[in-house]
Amino acid sequence: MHQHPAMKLSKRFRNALVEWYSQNKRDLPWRRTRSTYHIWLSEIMLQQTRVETVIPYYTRFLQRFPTIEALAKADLQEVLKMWEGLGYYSRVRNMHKAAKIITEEFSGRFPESFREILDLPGIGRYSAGAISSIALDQARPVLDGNVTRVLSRYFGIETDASTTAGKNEFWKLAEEIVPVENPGTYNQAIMELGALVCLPRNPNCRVCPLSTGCQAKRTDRQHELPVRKRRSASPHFNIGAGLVWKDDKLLITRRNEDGLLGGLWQFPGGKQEKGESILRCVQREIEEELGVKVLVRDHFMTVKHAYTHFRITLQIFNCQWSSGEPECKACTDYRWVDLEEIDDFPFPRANKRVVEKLLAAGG
DNA sequence: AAAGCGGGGTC
DNA sequence: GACCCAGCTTT
Repeated sequence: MHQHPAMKLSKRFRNALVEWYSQNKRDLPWRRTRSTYHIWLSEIMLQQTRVETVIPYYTRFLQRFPTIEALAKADLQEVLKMWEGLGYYSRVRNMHKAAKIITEEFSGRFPESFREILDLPGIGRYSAGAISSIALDQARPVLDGNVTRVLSRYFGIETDASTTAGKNEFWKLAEEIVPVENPGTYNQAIMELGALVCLPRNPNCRVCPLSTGCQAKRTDRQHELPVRKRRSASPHFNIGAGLVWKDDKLLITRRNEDGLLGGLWQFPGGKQEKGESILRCVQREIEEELGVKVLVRDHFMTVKHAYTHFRITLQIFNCQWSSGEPECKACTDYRWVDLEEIDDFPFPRANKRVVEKLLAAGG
């Protein structure tokens, strides 16, 4: 039987990878299951997130929501609490939506058709490919940061991987290489190599099973690949926020469900304007957000925090409620809470630091 | 096609 | 600081 040269090439590529993988793969919780639910969860958590970060979240999440139905029935608030600190919260909002869809439209069984998987909210081309191949043994490719790096180096591809055209080129290549037999093992193998050996900064080519055929290694261009357009510098904002006290109760507000940190809780506040003092900023923002007048007292703490596209310095002040019943003008909900119950609410990382200090001081 | 969306590790 | 990470959705 005649074989196309490219096929032979990719066969050697795959065999070397899979052989290396069988000897070097990490023992990860989601590698001990074929459950579509468990693998789905792991793939969503692993989006733009490191394995070591994910593991404790993964375990806790499954303890609390052992089935898709349990997830579907839970309150979004509690689901967000299990995701607190993991970031990219639309991931779990979408999972929650998808769990409801699966419960209602698929009788609680995770769909097995690629199209139906891809149509679930929060599942794109990568995740659909990963779930289909790993859990369902379907020959679908995956393309993530690891795969892009390995392919660009091995085949010496200089196309900008951050553009749509570049991504399409890599997807096409990934599609051509993914095998019919054990596609899930192959997909995990190439990602594992990217995570453990073919590293962004210091690739460990000495132990790489692909080094003999690697184009980048041959031309000593490992550090130049993959090519990506660099991001512009992120701006900085000063944020003022208040611990608004009324007796022993503290005022917290809930962010809109769409957008940044959607559905999470926070201490009311906002961006400092040009020429405005930080004290005035806190007072103004609280009035604008809730229609509440406060007396701004002493500085409580400062938190510096970096997001993907900007950085903030968050200054927190103790405030005394002065007048006005809160009404949400720039938020979805509000609560007066005491310190015993505050930790039941999901907070973004920067605000969580404030909660931690409050509880440390109170306890 | 580009921008928005977290948080943590690394150099 | 900038870059990267088992990406998806919206505009």
